[in-house]
Amino acid sequence: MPAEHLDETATAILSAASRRFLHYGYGKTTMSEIAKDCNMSTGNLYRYFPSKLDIAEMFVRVLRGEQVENLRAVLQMSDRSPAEKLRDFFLLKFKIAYDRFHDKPKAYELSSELLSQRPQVAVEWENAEGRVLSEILQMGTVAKTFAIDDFAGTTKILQDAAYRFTSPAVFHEGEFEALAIELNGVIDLILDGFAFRAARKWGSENQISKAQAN
Amino acid sequence: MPAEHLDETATAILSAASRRFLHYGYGKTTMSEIAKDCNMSTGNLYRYFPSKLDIAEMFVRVLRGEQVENLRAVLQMSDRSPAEKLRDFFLLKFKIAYDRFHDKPKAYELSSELLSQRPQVAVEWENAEGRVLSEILQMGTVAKTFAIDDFAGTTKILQDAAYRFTSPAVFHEGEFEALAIELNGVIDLILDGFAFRAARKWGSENQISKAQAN
DNA sequence: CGATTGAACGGTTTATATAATAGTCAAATT
DNA sequence: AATTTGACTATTATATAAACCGTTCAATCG
Repeated sequence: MPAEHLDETATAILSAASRRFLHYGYGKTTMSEIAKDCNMSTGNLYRYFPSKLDIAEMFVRVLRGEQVENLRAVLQMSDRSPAEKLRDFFLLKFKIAYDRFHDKPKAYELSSELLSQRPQVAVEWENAEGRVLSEILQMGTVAKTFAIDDFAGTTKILQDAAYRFTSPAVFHEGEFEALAIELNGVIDLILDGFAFRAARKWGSENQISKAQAN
Repeated sequence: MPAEHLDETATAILSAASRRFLHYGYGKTTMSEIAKDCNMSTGNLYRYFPSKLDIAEMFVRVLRGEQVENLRAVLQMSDRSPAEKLRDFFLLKFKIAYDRFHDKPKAYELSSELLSQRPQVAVEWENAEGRVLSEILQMGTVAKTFAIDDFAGTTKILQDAAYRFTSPAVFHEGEFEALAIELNGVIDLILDGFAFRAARKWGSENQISKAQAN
Protein backbone atom coordinates (compact mmCIF):
# COMPACT_ATOMS: atom_id res chain seq x y z
CA MET A 1 0.00 0.00 0.00
CA PRO A 2 2.77 2.54 0.70
CA ALA A 3 4.73 4.05 -2.15
CA GLU A 4 7.83 1.92 -1.53
CA HIS A 5 6.36 -1.16 -3.19
CA LEU A 6 6.68 0.43 -6.62
CA ASP A 7 9.22 -0.82 -9.12
CA GLU A 8 11.06 1.44 -11.53
CA THR A 9 8.41 1.43 -14.26
CA ALA A 10 5.57 2.10 -11.84
CA THR A 11 7.58 4.98 -10.38
CA ALA A 12 8.06 6.44 -13.86
CA ILE A 13 4.34 6.18 -14.53
CA LEU A 14 3.48 7.79 -11.22
CA SER A 15 6.00 10.55 -11.82
CA ALA A 16 4.66 11.33 -15.29
CA ALA A 17 1.09 11.24 -14.05
CA SER A 18 1.95 13.47 -11.07
CA ARG A 19 3.45 16.12 -13.31
CA ARG A 20 0.31 16.20 -15.43
CA PHE A 21 -2.05 16.04 -12.44
CA LEU A 22 -0.37 19.06 -10.86
CA HIS A 23 -0.28 21.01 -14.11
CA TYR A 24 -3.58 20.19 -15.77
CA GLY A 25 -5.63 18.44 -13.08
CA TYR A 26 -6.96 14.91 -12.87
CA GLY A 27 -9.77 15.24 -15.40
CA LYS A 28 -7.62 16.88 -18.07
CA THR A 29 -4.95 14.21 -17.86
CA THR A 30 -5.52 11.20 -20.13
CA MET A 31 -4.12 7.71 -19.91
CA SER A 32 -2.65 7.99 -23.42
CA GLU A 33 -0.77 11.14 -22.45
CA ILE A 34 0.70 9.36 -19.45
CA ALA A 35 1.56 6.39 -21.66
CA LYS A 36 3.22 8.60 -24.25
CA ASP A 37 5.28 10.36 -21.54
CA CYS A 38 6.56 6.90 -20.54
CA ASN A 39 7.04 5.65 -24.10
CA MET A 40 4.59 2.84 -23.69
CA SER A 41 1.05 1.93 -24.74
CA THR A 42 -2.06 2.63 -22.70
CA GLY A 43 -2.69 -1.08 -22.22
CA ASN A 44 0.64 -1.50 -20.52
CA LEU A 45 -0.21 1.09 -17.86
CA TYR A 46 -2.76 -1.38 -16.56
CA ARG A 47 -0.05 -3.91 -15.76
CA TYR A 48 1.22 -1.47 -13.14
CA PHE A 49 -1.95 0.23 -11.92
CA PRO A 50 -5.47 -1.28 -11.94
CA SER A 51 -7.03 2.05 -12.96
CA LYS A 52 -6.44 5.75 -13.41
CA LEU A 53 -7.97 6.39 -10.00
CA ASP A 54 -5.38 4.11 -8.43
CA ILE A 55 -2.63 6.26 -9.92
CA ALA A 56 -4.30 9.27 -8.35
CA GLU A 57 -4.58 7.41 -5.05
CA MET A 58 -0.86 6.65 -5.05
CA PHE A 59 -0.14 10.29 -5.90
CA VAL A 60 -2.17 11.43 -2.92
CA ARG A 61 -0.64 8.77 -0.69
CA VAL A 62 2.84 10.05 -1.47
CA LEU A 63 1.83 13.67 -0.85
CA ARG A 64 0.18 12.85 2.43
CA GLY A 65 2.98 10.54 3.49
CA GLU A 66 5.30 13.55 3.22
CA GLN A 67 2.87 15.62 5.27
CA VAL A 68 2.77 13.06 8.07
CA GLU A 69 6.56 12.89 8.02
CA ASN A 70 6.71 16.66 8.47
CA LEU A 71 4.27 16.44 11.34
CA ARG A 72 6.23 13.60 12.90
CA ALA A 73 9.32 15.82 12.89
CA VAL A 74 7.58 17.90 15.55
CA LEU A 75 8.00 14.95 17.93
CA GLN A 76 11.79 15.14 17.71
CA MET A 77 12.15 18.78 18.75
CA SER A 78 13.87 18.23 22.08
CA ASP A 79 13.75 21.91 23.02
CA ARG A 80 9.95 21.95 22.94
CA SER A 81 7.70 20.82 25.78
CA PRO A 82 4.81 18.43 25.10
CA ALA A 83 2.40 21.36 25.32
CA GLU A 84 4.47 23.28 22.81
CA LYS A 85 4.62 20.24 20.55
CA LEU A 86 0.85 20.01 20.62
CA ARG A 87 0.67 23.60 19.47
CA ASP A 88 3.38 23.08 16.85
CA PHE A 89 1.54 20.04 15.53
CA PHE A 90 -1.73 21.82 14.90
CA LEU A 91 -0.19 25.04 13.62
CA LEU A 92 1.93 23.06 11.17
CA LYS A 93 -1.06 20.97 10.07
CA PHE A 94 -3.02 24.16 9.54
CA LYS A 95 -0.19 25.76 7.60
CA ILE A 96 0.27 22.70 5.38
CA ALA A 97 -3.46 22.53 4.58
CA TYR A 98 -3.73 26.28 4.03
CA ASP A 99 -0.71 26.47 1.75
CA ARG A 100 -1.68 23.45 -0.31
CA PHE A 101 -5.16 24.81 -0.74
CA HIS A 102 -3.90 28.18 -1.89
CA ASP A 103 -0.94 27.40 -4.07
CA LYS A 104 -1.62 23.87 -5.30
CA PRO A 105 -5.27 24.10 -6.30
CA LYS A 106 -5.00 21.18 -8.71
CA ALA A 107 -3.65 18.91 -5.99
CA TYR A 108 -6.48 20.01 -3.73
CA GLU A 109 -9.04 19.32 -6.44
CA LEU A 110 -7.50 15.90 -7.01
CA SER A 111 -7.61 15.08 -3.31
CA SER A 112 -11.28 16.07 -3.10
CA GLU A 113 -12.19 13.92 -6.08
CA LEU A 114 -10.25 10.95 -4.77
CA LEU A 115 -11.64 11.19 -1.26
CA SER A 116 -15.21 11.32 -2.51
CA GLN A 117 -14.64 7.98 -4.23
CA ARG A 118 -12.18 6.44 -1.76
CA PRO A 119 -13.20 7.68 1.70
CA GLN A 120 -11.07 5.00 3.29
CA VAL A 121 -7.95 6.93 2.27
CA ALA A 122 -9.07 9.87 4.41
CA VAL A 123 -9.61 7.57 7.38
CA GLU A 124 -6.15 6.06 7.03
CA TRP A 125 -4.62 9.50 6.76
CA GLU A 126 -6.44 10.77 9.83
CA ASN A 127 -5.29 7.68 11.73
CA ALA A 128 -1.69 8.24 10.69
CA GLU A 129 -1.83 11.80 11.99
CA GLY A 130 -3.63 10.55 15.07
CA ARG A 131 -0.71 8.27 15.87
CA VAL A 132 1.64 11.27 15.91
CA LEU A 133 -0.77 13.23 18.06
CA SER A 134 -1.14 10.29 20.40
CA GLU A 135 2.62 10.15 20.88
CA ILE A 136 2.60 13.80 21.91
CA LEU A 137 -0.10 13.03 24.45
CA GLN A 138 1.97 10.14 25.80
CA MET A 139 5.03 12.37 26.12
CA GLY A 140 2.94 14.88 28.02
CA THR A 141 1.56 12.22 30.31
CA VAL A 142 5.04 10.90 31.06
CA ALA A 143 6.11 14.45 31.86
CA LYS A 144 2.98 14.84 34.01
CA THR A 145 1.92 17.93 32.06
CA PHE A 146 -1.12 16.03 30.82
CA ALA A 147 -3.07 13.34 32.62
CA ILE A 148 -4.64 11.25 29.89
CA ASP A 149 -5.94 7.73 30.26
CA ASP A 150 -7.84 7.26 26.98
CA PHE A 151 -5.27 8.22 24.38
CA ALA A 152 -7.32 7.15 21.37
CA GLY A 153 -10.42 8.97 22.56
CA THR A 154 -8.55 12.13 23.47
CA THR A 155 -6.78 12.12 20.12
CA LYS A 156 -10.13 12.00 18.35
CA ILE A 157 -11.45 14.85 20.48
CA LEU A 158 -8.44 17.02 19.67
CA GLN A 159 -8.88 16.34 15.97
CA ASP A 160 -12.54 17.30 16.30
CA ALA A 161 -11.78 20.54 18.10
CA ALA A 162 -9.23 21.57 15.47
CA TYR A 163 -11.35 20.39 12.56
CA ARG A 164 -12.21 23.87 11.39
CA PHE A 165 -8.56 24.68 10.82
CA THR A 166 -7.86 21.61 8.74
CA SER A 167 -10.98 21.61 6.60
CA PRO A 168 -10.29 23.56 3.41
CA ALA A 169 -13.97 24.45 3.02
CA VAL A 170 -13.34 27.43 5.27
CA PHE A 171 -10.01 28.70 4.03
CA HIS A 172 -11.42 31.40 1.85
CA GLU A 173 -13.29 32.98 4.73
CA GLY A 174 -10.30 34.41 6.48
CA GLU A 175 -6.70 35.24 6.04
CA PHE A 176 -3.97 33.03 7.41
CA GLU A 177 -3.03 35.25 10.34
CA ALA A 178 -6.56 35.71 11.61
CA LEU A 179 -7.23 31.98 11.47
CA ALA A 180 -3.89 31.17 13.12
CA ILE A 181 -4.77 33.46 16.02
CA GLU A 182 -8.08 31.68 16.47
CA LEU A 183 -6.39 28.29 16.32
CA ASN A 184 -3.97 29.42 19.01
CA GLY A 185 -6.95 30.42 21.11
CA VAL A 186 -8.48 26.96 20.75
CA ILE A 187 -5.15 25.36 21.69
CA ASP A 188 -4.78 27.64 24.71
CA LEU A 189 -8.14 26.46 25.94
CA ILE A 190 -7.32 22.80 25.32
CA LEU A 191 -4.02 23.10 27.13
CA ASP A 192 -5.71 24.74 30.09
CA GLY A 193 -8.17 21.86 30.09
CA PHE A 194 -5.27 19.40 30.19
CA ALA A 195 -3.58 21.42 32.91
CA PHE A 196 -6.77 21.28 34.95
CA ARG A 197 -6.95 17.50 34.59
CA ALA A 198 -3.30 17.09 35.44
CA ALA A 199 -3.75 19.22 38.55
CA ARG A 200 -6.77 17.16 39.51
CA LYS A 201 -4.92 13.88 39.04
CA TRP A 202 -1.43 14.68 40.31
CA GLY A 203 -2.88 17.18 42.70
CA SER A 204 -0.02 19.64 43.08
CA GLU A 205 -0.27 23.38 42.55
CA ASN A 206 3.09 23.55 40.82
CA GLN A 207 1.45 21.80 37.91
CA ILE A 208 -0.82 24.75 37.54
CA SER A 209 2.00 27.23 37.61
CA LYS A 210 3.98 25.06 35.20
CA ALA A 211 1.18 25.09 32.68
CA GLN A 212 0.66 28.78 33.25
CA ALA A 213 4.27 29.46 32.39
CA ASN A 214 3.85 27.84 28.97
CA MET B 1 -34.72 42.44 7.27
CA PRO B 2 -36.51 40.10 9.70
CA ALA B 3 -39.66 38.28 8.65
CA GLU B 4 -42.00 40.61 10.51
CA HIS B 5 -41.85 43.36 7.90
CA LEU B 6 -43.91 41.30 5.45
CA ASP B 7 -47.44 42.26 4.53
CA GLU B 8 -50.20 39.75 3.83
CA THR B 9 -49.44 39.25 0.15
CA ALA B 10 -45.71 38.84 0.75
CA THR B 11 -46.47 36.30 3.44
CA ALA B 12 -48.67 34.35 1.04
CA ILE B 13 -45.92 34.38 -1.57
CA LEU B 14 -43.33 33.24 0.96
CA SER B 15 -45.64 30.53 2.20
CA ALA B 16 -46.36 29.18 -1.29
CA ALA B 17 -42.69 29.33 -2.18
CA SER B 18 -41.69 27.60 1.05
CA ARG B 19 -44.03 24.70 0.39
CA ARG B 20 -42.53 24.18 -3.04
CA PHE B 21 -38.93 24.73 -1.87
CA LEU B 22 -39.35 22.04 0.77
CA HIS B 23 -41.06 19.61 -1.57
CA TYR B 24 -39.24 20.06 -4.86
CA GLY B 25 -36.16 22.11 -3.98
CA TYR B 26 -35.11 25.60 -5.02
CA GLY B 27 -34.09 24.77 -8.57
CA LYS B 28 -37.25 22.82 -9.40
CA THR B 29 -39.52 25.62 -8.18
CA THR B 30 -40.40 28.21 -10.81
CA MET B 31 -41.63 31.73 -10.38
CA SER B 32 -44.74 30.99 -12.47
CA GLU B 33 -45.63 28.11 -10.16
CA ILE B 34 -45.36 30.37 -7.14
CA ALA B 35 -47.41 33.01 -8.95
CA LYS B 36 -50.09 30.50 -9.89
CA ASP B 37 -50.28 29.25 -6.28
CA CYS B 38 -50.99 32.85 -5.25
CA ASN B 39 -53.38 33.61 -8.14
CA MET B 40 -51.22 36.33 -9.53
CA SER B 41 -48.85 36.92 -12.42
CA THR B 42 -45.11 36.41 -12.31
CA GLY B 43 -44.51 40.11 -12.80
CA ASN B 44 -46.42 40.92 -9.65
CA LEU B 45 -44.15 38.76 -7.52
CA TYR B 46 -41.46 41.31 -8.18
CA ARG B 47 -43.45 43.99 -6.43
CA TYR B 48 -42.96 42.04 -3.21
CA PHE B 49 -39.54 40.44 -3.67
CA PRO B 50 -36.69 41.78 -5.81
CA SER B 51 -35.76 38.28 -7.01
CA LYS B 52 -36.31 34.58 -6.51
CA LEU B 53 -33.14 34.40 -4.45
CA ASP B 54 -34.57 36.97 -2.07
CA ILE B 55 -37.58 34.73 -1.48
CA ALA B 56 -35.15 31.93 -0.66
CA GLU B 57 -33.24 34.26 1.65
CA MET B 58 -36.40 35.14 3.54
CA PHE B 59 -37.28 31.45 3.77
CA VAL B 60 -33.89 30.69 5.29
CA ARG B 61 -34.09 33.71 7.60
CA VAL B 62 -37.36 32.44 9.03
CA LEU B 63 -35.99 28.92 9.52
CA ARG B 64 -32.84 30.15 11.17
CA GLY B 65 -34.71 32.67 13.28
CA GLU B 66 -36.63 29.76 14.75
CA GLN B 67 -33.40 27.91 15.38
CA VAL B 68 -31.87 30.83 17.25
CA GLU B 69 -35.06 31.14 19.31
CA ASN B 70 -34.77 27.49 20.28
CA LEU B 71 -31.16 28.01 21.24
CA ARG B 72 -32.06 31.10 23.23
CA ALA B 73 -34.52 29.03 25.25
CA VAL B 74 -31.51 27.27 26.75
CA LEU B 75 -30.68 30.52 28.52
CA GLN B 76 -33.93 30.45 30.47
CA MET B 77 -33.52 27.00 32.04
CA SER B 78 -33.11 28.06 35.65
CA ASP B 79 -32.33 24.54 36.85
CA ARG B 80 -29.22 24.34 34.68
CA SER B 81 -25.81 25.76 35.63
CA PRO B 82 -23.89 27.90 33.13
CA ALA B 83 -21.64 24.93 32.37
CA GLU B 84 -24.68 22.78 31.73
CA LYS B 85 -26.17 25.49 29.53
CA LEU B 86 -23.02 25.59 27.48
CA ARG B 87 -23.35 21.85 26.94
CA ASP B 88 -27.08 22.14 26.21
CA PHE B 89 -26.42 24.87 23.69
CA PHE B 90 -23.98 22.90 21.60
CA LEU B 91 -25.84 19.60 21.84
CA LEU B 92 -29.03 21.32 20.72
CA LYS B 93 -27.26 23.12 17.92
CA PHE B 94 -25.78 19.81 16.81
CA LYS B 95 -29.15 18.07 16.99
CA ILE B 96 -30.89 20.81 15.01
CA ALA B 97 -28.25 20.70 12.28
CA TYR B 98 -28.16 16.92 12.19
CA ASP B 99 -31.92 16.55 12.02
CA ARG B 100 -32.37 19.18 9.35
CA PHE B 101 -29.65 17.64 7.25
CA HIS B 102 -31.21 14.20 7.49
CA ASP B 103 -34.92 14.80 7.25
CA LYS B 104 -35.13 18.09 5.36
CA PRO B 105 -32.58 17.54 2.60
CA LYS B 106 -34.22 20.11 0.32
CA ALA B 107 -33.98 22.78 2.97
CA TYR B 108 -30.35 21.92 3.45
CA GLU B 109 -29.71 22.13 -0.29
CA LEU B 110 -31.47 25.49 -0.38
CA SER B 111 -29.38 26.82 2.50
CA SER B 112 -26.16 25.75 0.80
CA GLU B 113 -27.11 27.42 -2.45
CA LEU B 114 -28.17 30.61 -0.74
CA LEU B 115 -25.07 30.82 1.44
CA SER B 116 -22.77 30.37 -1.54
CA GLN B 117 -24.35 33.44 -3.11
CA ARG B 118 -25.12 35.41 0.06
CA PRO B 119 -22.31 34.65 2.50
CA GLN B 120 -23.36 37.60 4.60
CA VAL B 121 -26.43 35.68 5.75
CA ALA B 122 -24.18 33.02 7.30
CA VAL B 123 -22.19 35.68 9.12
CA GLU B 124 -25.35 37.25 10.54
CA TRP B 125 -26.62 33.87 11.63
CA GLU B 126 -23.33 32.97 13.31
CA ASN B 127 -23.38 36.32 15.10
CA ALA B 128 -26.93 35.75 16.32
CA GLU B 129 -25.92 32.41 17.79
CA GLY B 130 -22.78 33.99 19.14
CA ARG B 131 -24.86 36.49 21.12
CA VAL B 132 -26.67 33.63 22.86
CA LEU B 133 -23.38 31.88 23.55
CA SER B 134 -21.90 35.08 24.85
CA GLU B 135 -24.76 35.43 27.33
CA ILE B 136 -24.01 31.97 28.66
CA LEU B 137 -20.39 32.96 29.12
CA GLN B 138 -21.48 36.08 31.01
CA MET B 139 -23.75 34.05 33.26
CA GLY B 140 -20.84 31.72 34.00
CA THR B 141 -18.54 34.61 34.74
CA VAL B 142 -21.07 36.16 37.11
CA ALA B 143 -21.37 32.78 38.85
CA LYS B 144 -17.55 32.58 38.93
CA THR B 145 -17.62 29.21 37.17
CA PHE B 146 -15.86 30.79 34.22
CA ALA B 147 -13.37 33.64 34.24
CA ILE B 148 -13.65 35.28 30.86
CA ASP B 149 -12.50 38.76 29.94
CA ASP B 150 -12.78 38.70 26.14
CA PHE B 151 -16.34 37.52 25.56
CA ALA B 152 -16.36 38.06 21.80
CA GLY B 153 -13.05 36.29 21.30
CA THR B 154 -13.96 33.37 23.52
CA THR B 155 -17.29 33.01 21.75
CA LYS B 156 -15.49 32.74 18.43
CA ILE B 157 -13.11 30.16 19.84
CA LEU B 158 -15.96 28.04 21.13
CA GLN B 159 -17.67 28.18 17.76
CA ASP B 160 -14.41 27.12 16.13
CA ALA B 161 -13.92 24.19 18.49
CA ALA B 162 -17.44 22.92 17.89
CA TYR B 163 -17.34 23.61 14.16
CA ARG B 164 -17.14 19.95 13.20
CA PHE B 165 -20.46 19.24 14.87
CA THR B 166 -22.30 22.04 13.13
CA SER B 167 -20.88 21.59 9.65
CA PRO B 168 -23.17 19.25 7.69
CA ALA B 169 -20.32 18.12 5.43
CA VAL B 170 -19.45 15.51 8.03
CA PHE B 171 -22.85 14.25 9.05
CA HIS B 172 -22.79 11.20 6.83
CA GLU B 173 -19.56 9.99 8.38
CA GLY B 174 -20.99 8.95 11.71
CA GLU B 175 -24.21 8.20 13.44
CA PHE B 176 -25.81 10.68 15.76
CA GLU B 177 -24.89 8.94 19.00
CA ALA B 178 -21.23 8.50 18.14
CA LEU B 179 -20.90 12.15 17.14
CA ALA B 180 -22.78 13.31 20.24
CA ILE B 181 -20.35 11.40 22.44
CA GLU B 182 -17.43 13.09 20.71
CA LEU B 183 -19.05 16.50 21.07
CA ASN B 184 -19.53 15.84 24.78
CA GLY B 185 -15.84 15.01 24.97
CA VAL B 186 -14.92 18.32 23.36
CA ILE B 187 -17.21 20.18 25.76
CA ASP B 188 -15.76 18.34 28.76
CA LEU B 189 -12.32 19.53 27.74
CA ILE B 190 -13.49 23.10 27.17
CA LEU B 191 -15.23 23.20 30.55
CA ASP B 192 -12.10 21.90 32.26
CA GLY B 193 -10.18 24.65 30.50
CA PHE B 194 -12.63 27.23 31.85
CA ALA B 195 -12.42 25.66 35.30
CA PHE B 196 -8.66 25.95 35.19
CA ARG B 197 -8.86 29.62 34.28
CA ALA B 198 -11.45 30.28 36.94
CA ALA B 199 -9.26 28.57 39.53
CA ARG B 200 -6.29 30.63 38.38
CA LYS B 201 -8.23 33.87 38.58
CA TRP B 202 -10.38 33.40 41.63
CA GLY B 203 -7.73 31.16 43.16
CA SER B 204 -9.79 28.89 45.41
CA GLU B 205 -9.69 25.10 45.35
CA ASN B 206 -13.43 24.82 45.81
CA GLN B 207 -13.75 26.07 42.23
CA ILE B 208 -11.92 22.99 41.10
CA SER B 209 -14.14 20.66 43.06
CA LYS B 210 -17.23 22.55 41.89
CA ALA B 211 -16.27 22.08 38.25
CA GLN B 212 -15.37 18.46 38.94
CA ALA B 213 -18.85 17.79 40.27
CA ASN B 214 -20.46 19.00 37.05
C1' DC C 1 -53.03 56.93 -11.49
C1' DG C 2 -51.42 53.10 -8.94
C1' DA C 3 -51.79 48.17 -9.38
C1' DT C 4 -51.47 44.22 -12.28
C1' DT C 5 -50.69 41.63 -16.28
C1' DG C 6 -48.35 38.58 -19.64
C1' DA C 7 -45.71 38.78 -23.80
C1' DA C 8 -40.90 39.50 -24.92
C1' DC C 9 -35.92 39.20 -23.92
C1' DG C 10 -31.64 37.24 -22.62
C1' DG C 11 -29.31 34.02 -19.91
C1' DT C 12 -29.27 29.32 -18.29
C1' DT C 13 -30.49 24.72 -18.03
C1' DT C 14 -31.68 20.54 -20.40
C1' DA C 15 -31.86 17.26 -24.19
C1' DT C 16 -29.46 15.24 -27.99
C1' DA C 17 -25.83 14.09 -30.88
C1' DT C 18 -21.06 13.67 -31.32
C1' DA C 19 -16.40 13.01 -29.82
C1' DA C 20 -13.03 11.44 -26.58
C1' DT C 21 -11.50 8.41 -23.11
C1' DA C 22 -10.94 4.57 -19.69
C1' DG C 23 -10.36 0.01 -19.67
C1' DT C 24 -10.05 -4.89 -22.26
C1' DC C 25 -7.99 -8.47 -24.82
C1' DA C 26 -6.49 -11.25 -28.74
C1' DA C 27 -2.56 -10.87 -31.41
C1' DA C 28 2.28 -9.52 -31.98
C1' DT C 29 6.75 -9.04 -30.06
C1' DT C 30 10.79 -9.99 -27.43
C1' DA D 1 6.46 -17.77 -22.00
C1' DA D 2 6.33 -13.24 -20.48
C1' DT D 3 5.69 -8.71 -22.02
C1' DT D 4 3.78 -5.28 -24.79
C1' DT D 5 0.75 -3.57 -28.15
C1' DG D 6 -3.18 -1.00 -30.22
C1' DA D 7 -7.58 -1.69 -32.12
C1' DC D 8 -12.06 -2.28 -29.89
C1' DT D 9 -16.05 -1.46 -26.61
C1' DA D 10 -18.60 0.68 -23.17
C1' DT D 11 -18.67 4.68 -20.67
C1' DT D 12 -18.02 9.42 -19.96
C1' DA D 13 -17.36 14.03 -21.47
C1' DT D 14 -18.07 17.76 -24.82
C1' DA D 15 -20.43 20.47 -28.21
C1' DT D 16 -24.75 22.08 -30.17
C1' DA D 17 -29.58 23.01 -30.43
C1' DA D 18 -33.88 23.49 -28.24
C1' DA D 19 -36.73 24.44 -24.36
C1' DC D 20 -37.16 26.81 -20.17
C1' DC D 21 -37.13 30.22 -16.77
C1' DG D 22 -36.04 34.58 -14.26
C1' DT D 23 -36.75 39.17 -15.05
C1' DT D 24 -38.48 43.40 -17.37
C1' DC D 25 -41.79 46.67 -18.96
C1' DA D 26 -45.20 48.58 -22.15
C1' DA D 27 -49.93 47.89 -22.21
C1' DT D 28 -54.18 46.97 -19.52
C1' DC D 29 -57.13 47.13 -15.67
C1' DG D 30 -59.69 48.88 -11.67
